[in-house]
Amino acid sequence: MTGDQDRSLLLVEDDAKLAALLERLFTGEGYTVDVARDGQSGLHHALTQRYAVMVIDRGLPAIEGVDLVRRLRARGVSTPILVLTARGTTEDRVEGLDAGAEDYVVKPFEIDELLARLRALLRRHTDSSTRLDLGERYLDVTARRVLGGTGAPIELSGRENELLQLFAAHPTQVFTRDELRRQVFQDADSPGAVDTYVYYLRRKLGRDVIRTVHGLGYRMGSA
Amino acid sequence: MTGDQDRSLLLVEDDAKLAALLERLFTGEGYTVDVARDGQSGLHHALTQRYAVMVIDRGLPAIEGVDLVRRLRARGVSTPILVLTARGTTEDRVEGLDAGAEDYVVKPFEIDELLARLRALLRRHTDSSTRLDLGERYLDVTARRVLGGTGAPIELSGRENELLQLFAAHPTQVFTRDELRRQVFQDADSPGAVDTYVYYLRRKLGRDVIRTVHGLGYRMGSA
DNA sequence: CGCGAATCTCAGAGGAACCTCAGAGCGCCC
DNA sequence: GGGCGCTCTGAGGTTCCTCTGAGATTCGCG
Repeated sequence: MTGDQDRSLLLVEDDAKLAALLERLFTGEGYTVDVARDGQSGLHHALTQRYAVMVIDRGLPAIEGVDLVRRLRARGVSTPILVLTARGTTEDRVEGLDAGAEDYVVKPFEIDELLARLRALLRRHTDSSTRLDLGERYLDVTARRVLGGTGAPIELSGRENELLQLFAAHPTQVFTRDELRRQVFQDADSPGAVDTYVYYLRRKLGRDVIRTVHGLGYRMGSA
Repeated sequence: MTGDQDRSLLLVEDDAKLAALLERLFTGEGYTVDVARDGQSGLHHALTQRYAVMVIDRGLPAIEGVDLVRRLRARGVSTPILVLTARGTTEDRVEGLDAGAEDYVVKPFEIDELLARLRALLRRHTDSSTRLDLGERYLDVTARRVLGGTGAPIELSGRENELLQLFAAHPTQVFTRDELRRQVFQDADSPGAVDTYVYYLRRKLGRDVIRTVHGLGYRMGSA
């Protein structure tokens, strides 16, 4: 039902030997791997490509690993990040997590654990994958269109895409108009816009994609 | 979102000393803490209350920690879970993560790291829902619907939801019409409304959800 | 069993919430 | 600079929720 999951991975690692080892390891597990050799290049990749998950080494030339995480988060990149480090002190871990990394693995690490943590990251972070489940169909977030099912692909506008993305990423949650306005419509006062875009999505995708919870707001149609 | 973030926390820990220590620690950080002493009680709390995050010890009597995680996930509970363990082997970690836990901390742990991991969990997991036990099914208060059992989800209106919420939160108590009117129906004089909404709930959920205590009022059907 | 009181059932009025959609304003691309 | 698509507004029509009230049914007690 969910189409295949996106398995693209960005590895930022300066040590050539370790990079090669990890790349082979990840590829063997079915990931599509891009390797960056320093923070600068990692930043560039992360900002221009879309990845399901990133693995970043702390000890990088040019830009330090934790600093890279912070910069990415500051730019709005929400892709889950796993940080590798040789240092295992508590302050290091705290710093990494508070910078916005999702998880932390200390070198030398067990390969199985690293892979398990990656699986865990991917499983709970569907919202940054490029494909979101819509039941019969799915939303391709980067291409801004809805595919699958029987009919032809359906193109979405920017707003429509953002709105549907939010719903699809949280299929059981009820969103109030206020929440939607703040998350999707940056302008604080556009009272009717939410309703209008729900209407647009329904017109394009069918009445049931989004359900009204009278007096509260909206939520995803499936589930 | 509406105001402050939810900071409710469920701690499942059998060691009394450690439980007390952690409770004080979490409370000091601004969390509202419920403590369960074994897996059974933890399961019950987790299914009937809403928490922003859960901290579960692996070595529990009755139900093992990882097993508890698995059961919760199987029942659709998506609250983020952090597992504590004395064992630090790789297989243990892999097992915990694959069971559906979000994170893993090995005892003895640094307090700062534990708190940082909790912050990280909370930051990336904003949505969870309030659940009340109805026996076979449960009421999702925030989504205003009844789920579980065999059939399809049943949507409730605002009033229906409020009324059922009151009953479900106090399964043994008998409510008079007056009490119900005061708690659920803002207008002090809407004499027949209570009866009507009891009727609506029965029509949607089955005759037995709410029982009549002739001459007194109503109470929950189960228990 | 019979009667009054309590409860159940349900159609419908009133009002709030919501849906629909034409069109104005804006930016972008040719 | 003109056309096109996207975004948001606002007004009118529609749906849904809430509560009322009246007739049917059940309960409890003598």
